Amino acid sequence: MTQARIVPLGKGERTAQRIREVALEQFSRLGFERVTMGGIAQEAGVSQATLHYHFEDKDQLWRAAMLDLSAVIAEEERFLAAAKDAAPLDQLRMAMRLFIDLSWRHPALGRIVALEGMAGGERLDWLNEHLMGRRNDRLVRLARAAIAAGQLKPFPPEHIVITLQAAAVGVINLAPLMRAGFRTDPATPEHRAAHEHMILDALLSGLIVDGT
Amino acid sequence: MTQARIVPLGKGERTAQRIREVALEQFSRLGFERVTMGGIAQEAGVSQATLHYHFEDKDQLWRAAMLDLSAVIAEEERFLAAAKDAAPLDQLRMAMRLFIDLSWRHPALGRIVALEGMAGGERLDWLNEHLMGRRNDRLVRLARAAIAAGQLKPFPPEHIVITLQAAAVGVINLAPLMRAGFRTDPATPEHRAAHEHMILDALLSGLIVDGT
DNA sequence: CCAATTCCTGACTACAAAATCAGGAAAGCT
DNA sequence: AGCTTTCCTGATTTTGTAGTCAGGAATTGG
Repeated sequence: MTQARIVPLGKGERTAQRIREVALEQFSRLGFERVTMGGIAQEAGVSQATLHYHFEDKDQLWRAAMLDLSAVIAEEERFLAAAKDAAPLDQLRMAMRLFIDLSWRHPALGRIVALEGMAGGERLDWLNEHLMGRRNDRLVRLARAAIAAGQLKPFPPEHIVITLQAAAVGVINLAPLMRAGFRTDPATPEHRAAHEHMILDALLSGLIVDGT
Repeated sequence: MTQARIVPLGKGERTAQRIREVALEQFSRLGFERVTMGGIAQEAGVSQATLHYHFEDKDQLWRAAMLDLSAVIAEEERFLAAAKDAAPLDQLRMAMRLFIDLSWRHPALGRIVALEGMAGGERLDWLNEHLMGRRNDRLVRLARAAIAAGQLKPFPPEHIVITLQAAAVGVINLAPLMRAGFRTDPATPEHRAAHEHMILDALLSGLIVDGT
């Protein structure tokens, strides 16, 4: 996922990466304690002891897996930085478009935020510091600026940011529920297109001051 | 919470109820395996063995705690049944208003749906069967009818229902995140009022066909 | 007030999962 | 190829948690 180096990764680094990928998927879907080292090992095709060779303990593995997401966040930040002279509302819309695309490609991000954001505690603090704090602050500033410019309705900017993102990842995070409860798969191309349209055009327009 | 009987509860039933309340809070915030029987016992002020006296095992305690929520759902259903001749869109709006109110009073419901809806598995199936399946189906039918009547924009009705609810409980479920990341408490009266307004008037209006 | 029943507990067992470690296989280097 | 380092594993220990049980306390009904 990260592919920071161009040089072909050594064998060890390749294994560690595979482990991180499996760990990220499981941790984000199930939460820290529902996941077992044995389960990750099996899924990654290595012994359980190998996990402890590459990562000191379960907690370090969790952190390492999360840090793989920071590359994704950084990529998003670069796009936004390039548009930082546009109107706040346009930037916000662009940010949401990027977030939706990102959430389909890396559903682990939204899941982790939901999981740890409900539980609170040390891991949430860690995520805030290392993964999403800066990003969320930036979005809140954008929303606040858009309100000041008279483009967004004057709701608390923190609520706008959280609610928009919660709405955006709803059907993505809850894909198992949709499959089990509605026998419908939200990840088909048509559904994804309708979803992006619904969030960016329909829902978002409800927050925009008329005539903007 | 349920208070099904009026007769003063016996001592045992009172303890069992307190245990269920603690269990519901913890299970919904942390998920099944992050919660320990010892932790529940401590919080409820009883010994761990007492939990096993009242409930066969951890799984049964989980189910019992969830069933306390079914009384809340039933109450919601009664209100909706009384309005079942109104226009579909009005019913949907009313359902969302009820849901928001319910979610502030019983935040465990939204959290549990988020938690188990992401993870999938047996507990999700159980919840679908015993708690929310019928309710979600009803909402989807409402959305479908509102679309057919030309009142709602033609997005997949399942997506509309899930997205609206995800948006509605966003700041409620993620209260720990909002406190840790933004140093703001979403549960103050002003915030709650702004929140209801944002969901019901702003966001929802974005889904409504203009001129309705 | 006494007996019967319900309720609760401390001490224990069983078990699953995390963590450790000595040793051997594979990869990389000269 | 031969040597060195990196990588991985099976077997084992340690730890935390679910679940059991015999016995005692509290409550209830007569």
